[in-house]
Amino acid sequence: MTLTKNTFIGEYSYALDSKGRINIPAKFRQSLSKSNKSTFVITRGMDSCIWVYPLIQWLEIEASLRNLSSLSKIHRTFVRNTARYATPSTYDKQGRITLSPSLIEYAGLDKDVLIIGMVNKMEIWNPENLEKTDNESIKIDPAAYDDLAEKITI
Amino acid sequence: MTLTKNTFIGEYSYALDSKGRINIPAKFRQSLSKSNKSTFVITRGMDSCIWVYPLIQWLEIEASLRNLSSLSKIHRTFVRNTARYATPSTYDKQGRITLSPSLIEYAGLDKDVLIIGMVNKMEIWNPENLEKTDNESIKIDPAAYDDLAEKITI
DNA sequence: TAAGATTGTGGGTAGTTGTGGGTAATATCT
DNA sequence: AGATATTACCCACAACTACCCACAATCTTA
Repeated sequence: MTLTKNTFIGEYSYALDSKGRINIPAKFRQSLSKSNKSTFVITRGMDSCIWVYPLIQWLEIEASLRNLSSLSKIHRTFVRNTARYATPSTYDKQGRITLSPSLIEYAGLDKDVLIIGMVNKMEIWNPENLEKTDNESIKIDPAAYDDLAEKITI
Repeated sequence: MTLTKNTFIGEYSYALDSKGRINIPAKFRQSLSKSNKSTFVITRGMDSCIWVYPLIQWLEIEASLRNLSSLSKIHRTFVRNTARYATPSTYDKQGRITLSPSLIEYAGLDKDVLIIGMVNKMEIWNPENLEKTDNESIKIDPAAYDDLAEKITI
């Protein structure tokens, strides 16, 4: 059962093969609408992970970037860092995308890999790095977290 | 007799079978509106139990998550922790959902299992864990209870 | 109270999914 | 241009999952 189109939730563990290919969870593929043309845009995430956007989601990001003026240094830097590492990638008949060696290195990926649904995108992690990041995030200001939790009824 | 749509109250005890399937109480199923498409979203609860949301309830959560920007570290962490453990699950012809091994382990489920109506969602418990949690909650600060009393009439 | 319907639990099977590797087409370099 | 490396596409198979049927226990209704 898939919920909203182009929406990803859940955690899946897969193996990166010798060719740098990684499976996209079947449930995620099923949730994709036709207009994505079996294509994702892959880029560096803000933690040590890889972000994978379905094409139409990425197009929205591109549109937002277009609106940022290069007169501002922060904007320039942000646009550069976002656009720089992004690559489109179409998945094969078995539902796998190929990751570039540079991305694999950036995320420190080994054989075992965790894919996490982040609603509008997915994240690819080395499980060890994720655990480290988890532990650090405990130190996040609890007040700010509670503040957020109040806005969202769970 | 079911009262309000998509609302769950009461306690039921069931058996988890060898395939990790668990029955949804018939009364709960009857209370579901058509728009749920026989689907629940299952995730980790905040105590050592499993939370089961009817689809339309989860969609509201998902919509809130979609509005959080990944530029903020707190937001990223919150979305990740919320979305990560959630999986959609459609119940079969007999009214059962399948729980992932990871969730079963998280909630420490054995064969005998307790399902509790929590109004907008249900909880799945190992009866022993529930009893432990019950005993701890007696120690809750009475002042906090008074605080709550202002918000709700019972 | 007896017949019928509903509900909870078990198990079999066909189709799907994840993973490995092979081959042909394309690109790169000398 | 020819040799070599890289990429894209295809096939194969084991493991798993969703779907189906069966049946006993419980509840409902006349």
